Amino acid sequence: MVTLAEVAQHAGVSASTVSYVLSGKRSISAGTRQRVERSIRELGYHPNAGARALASSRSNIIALMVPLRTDMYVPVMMEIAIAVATTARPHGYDVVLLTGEEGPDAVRRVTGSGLADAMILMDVELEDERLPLLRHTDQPSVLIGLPAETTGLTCVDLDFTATGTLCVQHLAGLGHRDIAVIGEAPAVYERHTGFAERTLDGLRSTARELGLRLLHRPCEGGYDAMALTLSRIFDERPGTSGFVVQNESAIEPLLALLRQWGRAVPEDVSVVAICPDQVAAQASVRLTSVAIPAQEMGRRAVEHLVAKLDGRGKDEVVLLGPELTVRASTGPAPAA
Amino acid sequence: MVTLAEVAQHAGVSASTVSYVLSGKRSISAGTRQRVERSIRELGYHPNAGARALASSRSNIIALMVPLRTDMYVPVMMEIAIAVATTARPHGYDVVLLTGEEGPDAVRRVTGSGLADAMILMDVELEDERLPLLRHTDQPSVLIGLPAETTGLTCVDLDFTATGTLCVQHLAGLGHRDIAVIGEAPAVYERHTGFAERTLDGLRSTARELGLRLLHRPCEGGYDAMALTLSRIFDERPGTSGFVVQNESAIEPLLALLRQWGRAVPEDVSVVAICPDQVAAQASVRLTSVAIPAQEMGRRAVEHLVAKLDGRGKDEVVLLGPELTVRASTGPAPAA
DNA sequence: ATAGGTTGTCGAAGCGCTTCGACTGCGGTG
DNA sequence: CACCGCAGTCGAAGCGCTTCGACAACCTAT
Repeated sequence: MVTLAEVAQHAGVSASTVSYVLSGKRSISAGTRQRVERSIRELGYHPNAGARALASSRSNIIALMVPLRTDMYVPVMMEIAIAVATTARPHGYDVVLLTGEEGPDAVRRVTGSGLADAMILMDVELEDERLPLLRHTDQPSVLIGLPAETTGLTCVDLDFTATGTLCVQHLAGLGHRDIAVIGEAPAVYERHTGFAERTLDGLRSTARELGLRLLHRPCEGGYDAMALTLSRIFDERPGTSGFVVQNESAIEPLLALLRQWGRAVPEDVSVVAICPDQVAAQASVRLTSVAIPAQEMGRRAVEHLVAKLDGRGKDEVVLLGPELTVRASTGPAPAA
Repeated sequence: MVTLAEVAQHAGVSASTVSYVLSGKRSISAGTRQRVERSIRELGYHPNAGARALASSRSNIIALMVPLRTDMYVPVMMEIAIAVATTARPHGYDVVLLTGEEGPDAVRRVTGSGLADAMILMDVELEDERLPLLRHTDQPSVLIGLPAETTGLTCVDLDFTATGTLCVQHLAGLGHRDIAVIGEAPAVYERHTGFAERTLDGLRSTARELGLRLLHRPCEGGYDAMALTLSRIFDERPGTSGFVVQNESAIEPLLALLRQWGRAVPEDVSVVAICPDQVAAQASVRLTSVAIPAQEMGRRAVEHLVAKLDGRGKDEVVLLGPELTVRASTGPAPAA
């Protein structure tokens, strides 16, 4: 293993000079810089992460807390995680993956041990138990998601309330009066996961405003659960002609079941999905959808964090405006 | 930030004693141990990761290289990543996420900087350019996947060759003579990704053995790509009655299209999927499938790595035996 | 009683890096 | 022409931990 000292010797300078070449924190003459850089290359030198962290009390690592639960929307998580990792690298940061398993203890461990310089939290609940800890530490953090109380926090999220509104407006504009919402699994609501509840708020308040009837049904993914849910919906509201789906693993089952019920999409019923564009575009019917901009969220979270670490950047709530793309799954409501 | 020295002072012992309480590398009297542990708790002490890494030249971090590409099977990746992270924690390791972006440089960086003690590589190609580096370092590593040449490497993977065999045997046993394979995206084969090629080997050799006709068609996921692929298959081999699918995003489109073609599953055609059990069970038809044991693979990879890090454990190739679960998507071939 | 082994604890020497203060020349200024 | 300031470099002091050798206290076997 090559050390700073070896590079220094090879280049005929002192260790501190090499360090300053690397960090750029003091000016170095062009000649010396080149000599040092050449030695670094020739020896294949990589600074030792531990030593660097110890001396500078900066680990150059960002912690990413992903939910452990698998009742959640996995592809979105993965996309965010990858976006976080790829955005962090060019800024000089690596990413450690913490699963939700440890809960608040993970936050304590990270801040206490200096394992990471900053944290990104996903799967935020409205009253998340990790938040008080976050507020009482000087480690920068960004939430992907929106809790009930955001003072002193930085959050990045899709504006799910507006998303709900947008879905209802679109269906209302097409003349649908009876709308069913296929939601996430019940457990997601029981935990008071921010995005699920806020979507619902948006859906409900807009439906009320526009005088539509709205039926919300949480749904575990999968064909059987969806079959049961759908038959109950048609039992209760046979006239339902608009659907909003916010559970990826319910989408294809829903489409299959609607066919089975003899309801053509979009002639008889319209379906709006809340999911990544790729999923919407690849479904067996091209779905009108509001996109979940996973990459964008991951990227933004990192950029805010880096800004904070550099001393720029303040606490802020960034809500990305939802965009509804009309595809082939929505159309005018059938005449009553 | 609480330090070892502060804990030592609080407990009235020397720093080294506290260190030995933490590591258990020397015997400590019960009384002293308790006093120290109490101080640790009261002060909320967490050892500083950087200092520990520097002094011990052990970072207690495992690097996980995930593929950047999104043409791959994302849920499986995520499941593996989560399994890796949750298995690593109880062994005292954290996980850093490296995206494939950096390629072989990431390996150099990790080994050179002591960022991690060991690596897990995913998305292994048959002639992966990272392998030579891995062989020339003393850092333990485990591949999730199987390259062409495995000497000096430890690999964990599903036995995809046997998986292919199993799929064909199952269909052959039901009397199917004409089989179509819906494969991964063409890019996956162009990269010579291990699992894809080995599955194909298993499928082909078994088909030859049993005298079946086999048509392999790579397929980008999604409805349109699948539609095109399927119509070509029926053009070329109208009598095709057995399908093997190894591309999650082609599954639902395939099922939808088969309905559209008027081919009932499983009465007219049988479909075997290679995918996680959860996906197979939740599809619009309960799919007969060979499971991809993502969690198991992640867990095993970590356990091998930890064994190596503890000085136990040798290079070894672990191939998990495939298991085919019969569900509702396969049945006897229709009379010709 | 004495040599020899255990057990429990301490002090000190690093691990490889960053960073601060100090020093040396230099060119520009009054 | 003496002086100041600055660019460029160096030496040394840590950062917080692990680990080695030393040592005191005790126990056992002779």
